[in-house]
Amino acid sequence: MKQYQHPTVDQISLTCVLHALSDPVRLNFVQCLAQLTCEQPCGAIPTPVAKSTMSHHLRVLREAGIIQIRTEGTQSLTSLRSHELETKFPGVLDSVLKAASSTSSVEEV
Amino acid sequence: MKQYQHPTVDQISLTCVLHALSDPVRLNFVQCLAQLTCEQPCGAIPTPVAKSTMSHHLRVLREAGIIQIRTEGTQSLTSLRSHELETKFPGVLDSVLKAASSTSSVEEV
DNA sequence: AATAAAGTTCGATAATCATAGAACATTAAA
DNA sequence: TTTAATGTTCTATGATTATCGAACTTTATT
Repeated sequence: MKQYQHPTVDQISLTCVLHALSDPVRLNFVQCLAQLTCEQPCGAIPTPVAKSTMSHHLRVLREAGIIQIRTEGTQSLTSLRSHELETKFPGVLDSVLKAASSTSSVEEV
Repeated sequence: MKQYQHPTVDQISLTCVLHALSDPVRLNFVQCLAQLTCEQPCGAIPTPVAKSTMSHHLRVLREAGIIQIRTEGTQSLTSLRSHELETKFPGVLDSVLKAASSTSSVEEV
């Protein structure tokens, strides 16, 4: 469907990552993604916002280096760049996800 | 000089914490604070912005529950709420600070 | 070939935010 | 009692951002 640009590990910036994770809709999406542990079409994760808004959020997450998106048919499959993030910023994504689980249920955004 | 309102541990929100840390000026300030390990007057930490802007940033950090501010004479002494944050969101502040140190020098904001 | 499915992009809008200067408040020092 | 030091608050401004609907693109299905 489309070619996506992803930052290399070198290009990933901490403040961009933190900013991307600081939005409730995006954090919730990332949380869902982490629990599903395999590539997911964007549509598989329920979100409280319009399709175009979600497209924007996914772009922010992708450009921050948090998610990987690839296209397959009409779907775009999304996955977490957990390993790369762990290499670049050890413990950050992990602790944030644990913190997110501890405070909020995934369903309510 | 002034009475400050600080959120209780219960009131601290993950997205607010992440948002507060996602600004380079604020992250840098927090980084300095973490290295100094004792209460610091705001003026002791060099910042690239105007006094009123810094006051705004400190307010954001305080309202997010990241720093504690108390007044002594004309100075307001600032400290990290490391222990409380560690209790509420284990590993988050720590990993973010390590990540910050790994990518940027404290001096350049 | 026509239609459906899944997203993206564009344009618009309302909200939030980082910034700075000016005026102010409080405390300490001369 | 001035004056200096340290911050805060107010007001304004420009930038960024979250949101949505409409139009569009690409691929798959009928």
